[in-house]
Amino acid sequence: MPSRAQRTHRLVLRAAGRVLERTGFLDFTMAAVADEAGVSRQAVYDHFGSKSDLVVAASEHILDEARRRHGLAPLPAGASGLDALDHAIADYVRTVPSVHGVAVANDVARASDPAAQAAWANRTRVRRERYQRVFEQLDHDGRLRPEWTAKEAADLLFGLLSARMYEVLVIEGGWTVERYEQRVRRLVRDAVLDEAGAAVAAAPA
Amino acid sequence: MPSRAQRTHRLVLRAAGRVLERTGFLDFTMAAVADEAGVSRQAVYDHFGSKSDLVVAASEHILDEARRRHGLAPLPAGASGLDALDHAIADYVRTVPSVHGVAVANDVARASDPAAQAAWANRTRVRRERYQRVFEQLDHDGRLRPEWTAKEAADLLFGLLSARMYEVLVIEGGWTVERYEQRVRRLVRDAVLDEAGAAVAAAPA
DNA sequence: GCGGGAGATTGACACGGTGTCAAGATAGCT
DNA sequence: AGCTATCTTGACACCGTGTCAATCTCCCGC
Repeated sequence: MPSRAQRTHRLVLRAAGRVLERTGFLDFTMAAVADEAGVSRQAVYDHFGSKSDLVVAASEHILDEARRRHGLAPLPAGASGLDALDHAIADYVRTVPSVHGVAVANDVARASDPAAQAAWANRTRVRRERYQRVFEQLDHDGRLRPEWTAKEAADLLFGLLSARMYEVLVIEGGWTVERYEQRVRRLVRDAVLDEAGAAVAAAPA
Repeated sequence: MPSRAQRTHRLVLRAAGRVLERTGFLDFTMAAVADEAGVSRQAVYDHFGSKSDLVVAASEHILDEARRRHGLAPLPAGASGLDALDHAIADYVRTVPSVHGVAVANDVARASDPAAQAAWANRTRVRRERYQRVFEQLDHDGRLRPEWTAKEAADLLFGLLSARMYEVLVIEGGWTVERYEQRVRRLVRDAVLDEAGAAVAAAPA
């Protein structure tokens, strides 16, 4: 059973998440969070030293929650590189909508606070490296175009799967998430992969 | 000859630009700008009603300056749709590096202020529409793939030519701007255009 | 069941930034 | 010189962050 401190900690964290989602970074104040949590402002400071610390922690929390909720089946064992690519894209697209607000808030926090910047850099590095491994596998399978390195391909995918891109295409552009997903898949495949199938089909003719 | 008011106006504007570029949105305070301009804080408020107004105005100013400095020749009269596309990409890529800091500051301002949001929406709408017209011309030339509308193509290009993408690929990813430009060109062409050349070449065979 | 200590509350404070105001100094034009 | 637009000065209210100390309350072990 959780101690009192643990309970308060979670209470504040969840409240912070709600405030962050509701008001954006804009009106995310320590007082608002304290209020939402039904706790004193000081208690918030006791558990999270500063506003940026809280934003970072809350973001992490919400991202974890979202990933758990939409929990994609972990990639099956014998999956091909192509499967891994589709899986990575699907995983992202599935969770963006529910975490987009938080991602934007984080972007702002990152621009105005070194600590948030560092935490953010950590999290994104992990994602970039995951993407890179996918393309390394594809390279190993001989499917990566010679003019692309796995890292560059990962950069591209990472950029395509960013909060900003989601905003431009889905929110502002009015694309459905399905179309977004499908086109990112197409785009990346066409750009960085040799079309093994097409090549085989073309050869006999 | 400029009146006193006009002179002060420009003085503040230029100072704001320098502060914005030097310190980012982070330490961009009215006091700092006033200081930099050698003018009283009140004078700043006299000319620009609020901080966000000033950020918006300064950004606009810097963007104009950059565009003038790197002034690309306006698109020749008889240019094809493809020329127009390349021109749009080149124009953006040529100016990003020098205005990226400002763009980021603007993103932050936009997230934390409705007024800045509105001004920003205006400016981007213009760019998106310009891109759309390029693809409409290409569509008219019968070069747009049937599964893409001109607007969707413009959305994609706009996303590819965003501050965030530049950050991911060039700043963080280490791509040269030339590579960035070349690959955006390739990506967009391959994704949304019929390859007229290939089709013509294939038909006789 | 009761003392003690961890943890929460309360209210005060300093600090810095925004935005506003009014009174006075200063410039530039006629 | 005199008049007006413009700029300066210094004060103020307001709000958010972060800190502090005194006080209260829950709950754990004895």
